[in-house]
Amino acid sequence: MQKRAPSPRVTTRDVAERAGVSQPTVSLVLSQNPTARISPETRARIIKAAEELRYSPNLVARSLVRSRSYALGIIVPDFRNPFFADVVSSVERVAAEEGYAVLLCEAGESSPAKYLDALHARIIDGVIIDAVGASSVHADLLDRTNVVLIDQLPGRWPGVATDAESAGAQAADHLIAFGHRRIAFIGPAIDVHSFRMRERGFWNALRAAGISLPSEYLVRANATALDGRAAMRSLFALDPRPTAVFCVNDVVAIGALKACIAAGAHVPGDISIVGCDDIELAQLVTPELTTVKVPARELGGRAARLLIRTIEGKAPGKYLGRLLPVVLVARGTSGPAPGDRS
Amino acid sequence: MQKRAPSPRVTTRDVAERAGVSQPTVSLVLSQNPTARISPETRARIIKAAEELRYSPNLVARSLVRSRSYALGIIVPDFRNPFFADVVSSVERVAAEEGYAVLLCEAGESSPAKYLDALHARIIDGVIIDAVGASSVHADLLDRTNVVLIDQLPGRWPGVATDAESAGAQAADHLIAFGHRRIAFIGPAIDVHSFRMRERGFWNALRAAGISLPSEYLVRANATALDGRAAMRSLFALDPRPTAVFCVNDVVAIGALKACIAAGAHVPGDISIVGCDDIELAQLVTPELTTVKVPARELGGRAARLLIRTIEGKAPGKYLGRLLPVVLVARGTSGPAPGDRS
DNA sequence: TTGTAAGCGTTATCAT
DNA sequence: ATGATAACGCTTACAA
Repeated sequence: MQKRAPSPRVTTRDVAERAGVSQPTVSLVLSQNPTARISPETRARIIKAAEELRYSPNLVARSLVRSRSYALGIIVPDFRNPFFADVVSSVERVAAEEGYAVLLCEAGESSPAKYLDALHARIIDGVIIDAVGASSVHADLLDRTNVVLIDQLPGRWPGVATDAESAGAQAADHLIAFGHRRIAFIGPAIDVHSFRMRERGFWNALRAAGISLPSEYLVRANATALDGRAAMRSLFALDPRPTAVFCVNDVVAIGALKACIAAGAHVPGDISIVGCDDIELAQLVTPELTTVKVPARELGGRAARLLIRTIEGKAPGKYLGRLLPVVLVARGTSGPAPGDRS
Repeated sequence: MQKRAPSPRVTTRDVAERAGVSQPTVSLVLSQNPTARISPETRARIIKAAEELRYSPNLVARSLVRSRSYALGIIVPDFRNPFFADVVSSVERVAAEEGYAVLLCEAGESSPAKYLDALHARIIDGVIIDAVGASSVHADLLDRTNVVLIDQLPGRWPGVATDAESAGAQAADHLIAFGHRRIAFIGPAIDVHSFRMRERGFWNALRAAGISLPSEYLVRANATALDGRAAMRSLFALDPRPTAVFCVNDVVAIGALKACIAAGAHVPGDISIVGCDDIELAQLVTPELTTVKVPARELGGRAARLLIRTIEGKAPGKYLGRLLPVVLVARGTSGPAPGDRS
């Protein structure tokens, strides 16, 4: 009783018929089940029949019976940001190697709850969540699936993260060492943990050096190049102007750099700029961007491997990796403070 | 007879029990089946029960019975190229709005056949393929699923594409109008249709202007910034040097620009550079990149909508949209040829 | 209007 | 070593 035209799809039943065995036997052979004790002859016959018919297993049917989809979800705020593109790319690579598909979710500024529901409905095996507002995710949504968080507040879920606080501190120390005393920060207001930590590390290092700053030196801007540019413009209106700026990531820093050049300010002569991430682009702008190198691909790769190990029961679910180290890379956008002799 | 611990997953059966109806009735109500003629009271009772139990449908089971996964595949060569990230982003957006998931496949230089098989096994509803080597895809792999090609040779599969030949021609005309006569091209050797067409349009326009060039002015390089930089360095070794370069895309152009600046060459005073795509970055380098604007997001959005319409039987399967127009945006990296008075 | 029954293509638990 | 048989959770005739 089929209402559709007979699908050209070959099933285990077709293979069984051709090989002259029962359907479950075909499954036993073709699903690589190690428990299978099948005589070499029948096994060969089945494999031959499968190849002749160009059999391809229906993963949906397998998923239904196994309650696993062999698929991973990855939720990021914005894949046009090269950093997230790197993370996603490495997740996809690891996943593909291990036989998992990757479902892409671009959550934007909004809550990922909608995506989590959709993934749950697809019996997703696990989800990687990178840099979404932590407060917006409800615990019960996360508890019903395997989750690995990237650059989030360490808590009850396993995660991988970079030493974001150190990133901010290194940026501050670098600028302080160049004699800067009027240092601004450009970063978003949203509650993304790694951004928060970069900011905190930065302020703490300044405070430790006895530097306190007017509140106008803290500029809130979305983590995009366009907003970075606008933020830098607003800093130019200040008196006294900062002599250096730390930007929450490279995209913002490149926007800020552009604003400086457009305004005729000399970088790093008049103003120094430090970014964070070390995206490929950092070395393609002129002058090349001084930034804190964050291992994006390793972050994604580790997250994917941790998640897959968790799914396959090979790792403690609550495992939390140590913070990945970050290191400042001094390039062309940072230099001595104007008038400083150090 | 369950071997696993009882899953906390709520099924239609649970809802049916709580609402005091049969399981199929629940399905009828909850799957929004328009054929359903259910009394308002039972309907309300079922919906209430579903909400109380926090029922979420199992899409895998639905997929099995419907032979549809409500998922799309997208195959791109390189997710880290901002152009493809844009395409993927817009595909994801449209797909999410229409209730489809997106499976990401980063094929690299290699053949997408492996990914096509994997997607087929997942009963994918359709696949979008952007700029993979057309020759490497076998017809029978594509014939068993819905396909929309982006920027590929028009043929038996529906697709959307930009007017790549015009892009090359506009770049050439722009440089010719500035008085350039020694014009180089940097582009990959691989068989990607839109790259080929950009190149062809470029050479044809030069020929039409009576300009012929030494073969060293054609430099083969992968479509990455790093390779663009290396390619430009090799052009510097030539005598006479070209006074202008057309790069197959912006990433290459930005690499080339970097090489010029590093070598102390003045852009556009000594050498003009024209890219193609108009990625966001084009306006963030200094000088800003002259390039041909290609509507990446529209390309992705159209492809996704065309594919979904095809899947849902609302469009002629062989529909081929007209070429999307492209337009050159003159910015800071192009100018009069050295010594030219035009 | 609603319940009954069949089946989607697998995997897994039994027998034999 | 292999074949019946029963799920997995849902959709969809068809019967009542």
